[in-house]
Amino acid sequence: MGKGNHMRSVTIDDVAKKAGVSIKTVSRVVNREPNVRAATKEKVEVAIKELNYRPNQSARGLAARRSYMIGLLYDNPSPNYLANLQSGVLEACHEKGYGVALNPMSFHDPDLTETVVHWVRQSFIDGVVLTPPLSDSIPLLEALHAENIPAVVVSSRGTGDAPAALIDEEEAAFEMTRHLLGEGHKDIAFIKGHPDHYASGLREKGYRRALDTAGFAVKPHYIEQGYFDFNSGQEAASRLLGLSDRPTAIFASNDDMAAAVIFEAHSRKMDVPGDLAVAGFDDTPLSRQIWPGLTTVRQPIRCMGHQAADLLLGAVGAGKDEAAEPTGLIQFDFELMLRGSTARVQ
Amino acid sequence: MGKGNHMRSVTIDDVAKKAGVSIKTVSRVVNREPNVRAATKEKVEVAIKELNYRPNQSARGLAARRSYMIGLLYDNPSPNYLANLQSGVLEACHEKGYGVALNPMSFHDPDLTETVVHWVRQSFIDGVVLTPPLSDSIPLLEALHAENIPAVVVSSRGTGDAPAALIDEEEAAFEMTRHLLGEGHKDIAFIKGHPDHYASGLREKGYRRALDTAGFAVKPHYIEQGYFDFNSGQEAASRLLGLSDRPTAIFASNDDMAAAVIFEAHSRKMDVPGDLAVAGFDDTPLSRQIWPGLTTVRQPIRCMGHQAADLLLGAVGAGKDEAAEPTGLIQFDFELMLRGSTARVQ
DNA sequence: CCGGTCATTGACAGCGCTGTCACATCTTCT
DNA sequence: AGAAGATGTGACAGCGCTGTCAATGACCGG
Repeated sequence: MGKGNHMRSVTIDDVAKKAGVSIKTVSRVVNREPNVRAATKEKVEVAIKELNYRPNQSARGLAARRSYMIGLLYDNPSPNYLANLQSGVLEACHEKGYGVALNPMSFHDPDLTETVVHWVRQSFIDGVVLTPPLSDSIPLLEALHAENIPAVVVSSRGTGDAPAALIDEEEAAFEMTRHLLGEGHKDIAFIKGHPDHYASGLREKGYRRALDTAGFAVKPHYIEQGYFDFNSGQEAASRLLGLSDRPTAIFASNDDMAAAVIFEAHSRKMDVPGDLAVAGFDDTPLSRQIWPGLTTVRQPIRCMGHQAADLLLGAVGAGKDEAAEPTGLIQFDFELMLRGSTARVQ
Repeated sequence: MGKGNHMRSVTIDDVAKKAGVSIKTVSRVVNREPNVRAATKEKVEVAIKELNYRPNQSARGLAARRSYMIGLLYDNPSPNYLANLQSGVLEACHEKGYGVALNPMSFHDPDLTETVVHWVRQSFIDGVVLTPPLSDSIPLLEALHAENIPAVVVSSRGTGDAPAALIDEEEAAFEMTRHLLGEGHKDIAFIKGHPDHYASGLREKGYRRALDTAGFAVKPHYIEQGYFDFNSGQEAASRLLGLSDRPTAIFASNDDMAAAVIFEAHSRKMDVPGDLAVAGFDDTPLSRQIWPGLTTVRQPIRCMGHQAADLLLGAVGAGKDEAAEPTGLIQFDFELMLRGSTARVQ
């Protein structure tokens, strides 16, 4: 077993014969190369359709010395985040006939850079999409750049080293904080995100700026470290809610931690939002599945994944012309999703 | 850009030269073929290590007419479920140097079968892992079998057509229902899973059998249809909680729907578990992130994914000997995770 | 109407690897 | 000791496609 497949599938030769041209011309049409007369192109396309021809990726890869695959590198962000992003990337790649190779890895791998570069070289991956926190590693980005490996990053900072699909994290956090202030909260605590993630700093900055702008002092003991996971969120919440001057609102740097805050509040028999307002970040499905619904910042993760992949494919597929240097940053709009967890209590 | 990569990477010839053997022998070692003297093998392995040689997948694929990739087919199960499964599959494949091609598709695609077969043939995918509900499509399984495409299924029924990694769904549902009964509940409602999923029927069967065994009649109006998603769960819950003889416990066929039940109960100002006990199925992260913690059935999804991939790789990799016909079913143990949502109220 | 230019097409040589098959080298048995 | 396997190894022909480069045809100005 495992062999089977004796039926010789249609090859470029079959198409060439049927269309009455050389295989090279078929190749040109398939690869959208210029300099093919419209009539010829037409003939070839018809033959392709009739034969239901699809080029053999292995052969293409071997001859062209590329894999027609891009890599998606990640270090276990939340499953929800990843799933969304992944589906966006898949979609974009699917449209252009590219494949996606997943590669989970550890941000703290001491020779992360070497691992990645080696992997890319070996598998002839044509380019990589980096997600936080990998996308925040300057050494990694520089290495990829130096090695001439196309890369795009999602979220994270926009360094010049790679094009990026992102939202204005700071502004989003600013707006969310401002919303909380607008609801009458004066004592707003903040749970920071994982320090490995560049975005964490931006979100904190937005929070601080909003308080500043409103003329409130930022109380240091209202700022707790979190790590983007449920447990760290719960621990941070536990400390904050144990305070004698307990805050009336907590803004957590992502939804998982915000859910943990609600969990912790409930286990202390507190009412949300009555005794405590809670806000999160990301708008993962989780935010709609807990009670009360979680107020959060929506970022169009799926679109960002799609766009990032498109950027990469542009850089890679346009291939021939060095012209196709990826175009800088693409900034997406965020949106405040107001749900029960911050509702004003009548 | 996108070309770069001028550095000729090490090829099988380099290794052959260095080890002083023919490339064919290197090929034999790399592919673990028999009939290579230990000493020769040793020499080759040393050379491989020193040169840090990794075979070019495209060339391998082209020559051997296979892709060294397996496909993971799915139709949007919950992100959590999928993410776990995926990481198990990835892990197994990574260990054996295989790649994974993801392929989301629609169960209701009228020519699902043809789509899949064509995809496999074109991309030279060596075999496929099917997840529910795709794994429940008899026509699909038969077609794959007929086409001689190795396949394994996860969860779902164990037909003879493909080996499977699964748990005893019925028994699990039986146990959970029995637990609820043991807690003193007599009025236990049930929210069915998506009818496309074979497992849905099994879970319902377990629920019914437990009631039977305990000598309780199954009340038809206590059984609601759900579709494994949050919304359908909420609608079902809404109907059940609107009943004049409202149940004291609801067993939902998966965690998403169970979370929806809790959500709905809360929005009706009911207490969980005081006024209503709730149980789910799957033990996704969600079950720990909502308040109160959700009592649910844990199935080792990640392990199942790993195992399924191993089965498949066995069927594929052993390749040469027809001997390696995949070995039937592998049944995993489930576990009842008792959390707050069904806690006995003192 | 001719040489020069450019758009269009095809012939051909691999890309790096595996399958086939022939050959070389051991075992084992009579 | 010699024949009949069993075992180990290499030469070689592609796998299906793309890059290179040369050949062809189309079109321009003078």
